Amino acid sequence: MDDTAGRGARAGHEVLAAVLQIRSGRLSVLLWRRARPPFEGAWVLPGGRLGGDEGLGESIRRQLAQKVDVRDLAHLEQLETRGAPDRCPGGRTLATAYLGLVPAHIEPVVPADTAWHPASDLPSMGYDHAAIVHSGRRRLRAKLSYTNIGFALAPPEFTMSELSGYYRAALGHDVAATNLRRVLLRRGQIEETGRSVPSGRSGGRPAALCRFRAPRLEVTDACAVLRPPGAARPDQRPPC
Amino acid sequence: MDDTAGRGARAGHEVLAAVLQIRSGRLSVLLWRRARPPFEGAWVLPGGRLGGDEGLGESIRRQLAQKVDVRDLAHLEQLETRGAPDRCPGGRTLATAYLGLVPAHIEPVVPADTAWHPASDLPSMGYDHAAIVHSGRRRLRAKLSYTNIGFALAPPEFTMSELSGYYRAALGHDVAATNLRRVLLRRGQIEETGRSVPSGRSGGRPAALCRFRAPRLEVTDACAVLRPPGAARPDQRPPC
DNA sequence: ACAAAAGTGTTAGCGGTACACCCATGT
DNA sequence: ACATGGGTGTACCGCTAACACTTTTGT
Repeated sequence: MDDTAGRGARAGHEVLAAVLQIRSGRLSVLLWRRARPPFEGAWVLPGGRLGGDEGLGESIRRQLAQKVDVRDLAHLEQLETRGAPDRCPGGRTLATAYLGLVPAHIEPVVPADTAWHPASDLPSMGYDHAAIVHSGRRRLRAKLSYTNIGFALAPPEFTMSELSGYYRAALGHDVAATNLRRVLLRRGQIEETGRSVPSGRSGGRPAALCRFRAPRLEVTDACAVLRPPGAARPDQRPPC
Repeated sequence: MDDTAGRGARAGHEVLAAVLQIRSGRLSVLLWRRARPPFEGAWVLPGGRLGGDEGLGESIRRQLAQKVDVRDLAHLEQLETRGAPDRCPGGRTLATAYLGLVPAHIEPVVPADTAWHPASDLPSMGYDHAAIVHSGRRRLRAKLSYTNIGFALAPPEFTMSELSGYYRAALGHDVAATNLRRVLLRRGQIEETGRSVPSGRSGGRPAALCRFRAPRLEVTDACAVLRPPGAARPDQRPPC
C-alpha cells in the first residue's frame, strides 16, 4: 500500500494489538514471529502501518482481520502510544497499542508464523512489545473488577464454574464460583438463561446457563471510594 | 511558533496536554487562543509538533515550558491518541494527549494568548480538544479515588479543609474533611507535619498541617472488588 | 445409598459515610 | 462566656470472602 518506508526521521505510524484470549485455562496472547531483521526470530505483536485515511481503531481491526484472520474481537480499546526515540533500531517509530479480547469459544484461523503464548510466560519479544502485553494484562485485570468486561472473555452462554475459570486465568488467582455468581448477579452483569447443562459422568447437579446482559463495556462498580454524599441511600442518587 | 499549517496529507505527529490546576476553588484547564485558521479565535490545548528525536512525554514537557512557561508539573501521564481521519481540516493529524497537573500554590507565568478556564464551563474549542479535556477530568476523578494523585493538586503542606476543597473542586461534590483525613491517613497517603496554622480572626482551633508522603503516583487502594483469596487477613498477602 | 457438583444461607470483617461530641483558639 | 472551626468517637451500612449446608444429578 502506501508503505512509505526508507524515509529518515519521519517513518509512518504503527498500530499494534495485544490480542488476548483464555485458552486451555491460561490467558494467552497472539504473537507473530519476525522472519527478518531487526529482531529476526523474535516474537512481536500483530499490526503494522496506519493507512492514509483510516482511524486508529479502524486500522488495527483491518490489520487483524487481514493478517491474522482475527475478526471476532468482542472488545477493543486503546492502551497507550509509545514513541521513545530508541524503541526502534533504524529510525524512531511511533506505535499506538490496543488491547483486543477474543471470547474463549472462538478459534481464529491464524497463519503459520503466528501462535498463542501464555501471557505469564512470554517468549523473547522484539521492540517494547513485551511491555505492551503487560499493559494489556494489567488493564484487563483492573477492568474485570469494576466493569462487565468479562463478556469479552466468555462465550455467549456459560456455567458459573466455566466463568470462574476465565476469571481465574485472567486474574491469576482463584475466584470462587459461588460468590462470583452473586456479585455479578447483583451488579446486573449476568442473568440466567433458564436452561442448564446436563451433569457429567461423575454426577452432580446440572449447572445453570448464564449470559452477560450487555454486549458492550459498562462500568458497573465505579470504585467504592470517595462517593458523593448521599450515595449510600438508594433514593435518587445523582446520575453521574 | 512552528505552526506549519496548510501542509498536505502527511502532517507530523502532535503532542497536546490538558494542564489542570485548582484555581479559586475550581478545576481549571490552561487553553491557548488560536490566532489563525483553522479554528481562528477558538481555544485549543497547548502543544505542538513532536520533535525529531524526543520522546512523547519529553516533547510535551519541553513545549509546555517553552510556549506557556509551565515548568512545575507535579504529574504528567498519557491520556490517549486520537487519529480520526477528519479530526483536522486539511489533512489528518495524529495527536497524543497528556494530562498534566499543577499544584494549587504555583502561579505559572503564561503568555497573553493563553488563559485558565473552568473545566466544567469550557469555551468554544477547536478540533476535538474539548473531548480531551473531559478525558483528563475523568481520569483525574477516577484516580483521586484509588491513588495518591492528590499530591499533584495540593501544595507541599496543607490543612485538611484546604485539601478537601481541592477534592471538592476536582470531584465536583462535597468531601467531608473529617473523613477525608482518616481515609488518607489509613491509606498512608498523608501524614502530619507536627506544625499547625494559627486560627483566623474568627477564632477556631488551629489546623494541623499535613503533607503527602510520596511525591509520585502510587495506587493505594486497588479496587475493592474481586480480591485474591486471603487478602482479608493482614498476614503476608502476595505482592501483586 | 453414596459421591459429586451446583447453588443458598449465614457470618464475619473491612472500608466508607454520617453525625454527635470534644478540643483549641479569638473576641 | 461564647462563637468558630478542627479533630475524635461511634453507629450504621454496603460489599465481599469464607464456609457450612442444601439441592440435584449419576452410579
